[in-house]
Amino acid sequence: MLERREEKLDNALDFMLVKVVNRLRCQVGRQLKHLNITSEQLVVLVRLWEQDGLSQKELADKIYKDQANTTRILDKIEKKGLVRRVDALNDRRAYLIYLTDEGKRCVEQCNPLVLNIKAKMFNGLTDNDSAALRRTLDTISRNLE
Amino acid sequence: MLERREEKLDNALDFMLVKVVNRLRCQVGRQLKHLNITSEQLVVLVRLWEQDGLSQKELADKIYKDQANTTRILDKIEKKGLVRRVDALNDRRAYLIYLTDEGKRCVEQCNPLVLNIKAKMFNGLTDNDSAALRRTLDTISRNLE
DNA sequence: TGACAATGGTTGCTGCTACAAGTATTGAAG
DNA sequence: CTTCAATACTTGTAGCAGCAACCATTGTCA
Repeated sequence: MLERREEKLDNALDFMLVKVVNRLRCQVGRQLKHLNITSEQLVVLVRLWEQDGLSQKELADKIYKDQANTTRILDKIEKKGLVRRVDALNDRRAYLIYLTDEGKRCVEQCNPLVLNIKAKMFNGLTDNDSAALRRTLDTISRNLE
Repeated sequence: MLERREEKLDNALDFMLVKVVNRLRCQVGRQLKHLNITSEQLVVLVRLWEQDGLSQKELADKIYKDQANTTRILDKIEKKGLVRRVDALNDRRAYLIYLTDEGKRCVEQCNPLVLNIKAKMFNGLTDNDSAALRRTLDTISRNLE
């Protein structure tokens, strides 16, 4: 069974979702560029800012990336001095990841920019709209788990 | 001004959006893998299925990708024989892109798989929810334009 | 007509993604 | 204690993303 041709890609909810996220990534990326950091790297920093000393595995789970990608992002932000890998005491396979002072400073510098974009992004939406969006995204997220 | 730490990344609407789209891409990718095509390539095909004979520039605009990426995706699906580049008559710089018969067949094969995922994805949502989501995404999309 | 900006397309670079295969360490089971 | 599966991390490959630089062609304007 085919979709009717008249139901254009533009009106497909899934395509709209992808479009919105692309635009968001793009805007955030541009804002962060002159701070020499990417949105994905910032996600890692913010997670660590919420909670330090996670293993790479735990961190990967919390940012919904696989370990391989987490490794590579950590390589980059470690090289920039934003993050420190510390050997885990009771498991010689694992590292614990800590934000450096510079990493904390970076999060604090990025935060207003990100808040700016969020404000712009949700401009014109009521609290009801946000709540509905949250519920719907939660449902979809679980459906795709 | 910082966000309060208690407002976790997980509850941020923007992060939820990104998470949902990642999962969607992942699921679609897995479904399409054995058809030897990616979700991004399929987007191009579906657009052309809706309307043939676009230039690369027009096509790029319609799928919200830049020309560079469109070029490269076209390279791949042209090599697979799903698409044809035809010299534009009145502009020797431009190509017009056409679906081949195999390209059409590919879209028709992919369609049920995609519909399946969509059904799963939106399972449990009412028509009202979908309408609200559509309106909200539209607003956000325009806000980020 | 001749100069030059704008346009359509391509290529190079860096970063992120999934997936699969690899290493070292841990832990459990015989 | 030895074997072997599971775990934590790394590396390789291929695809897609934005951005900037490039070429050829077109269109404009003096």
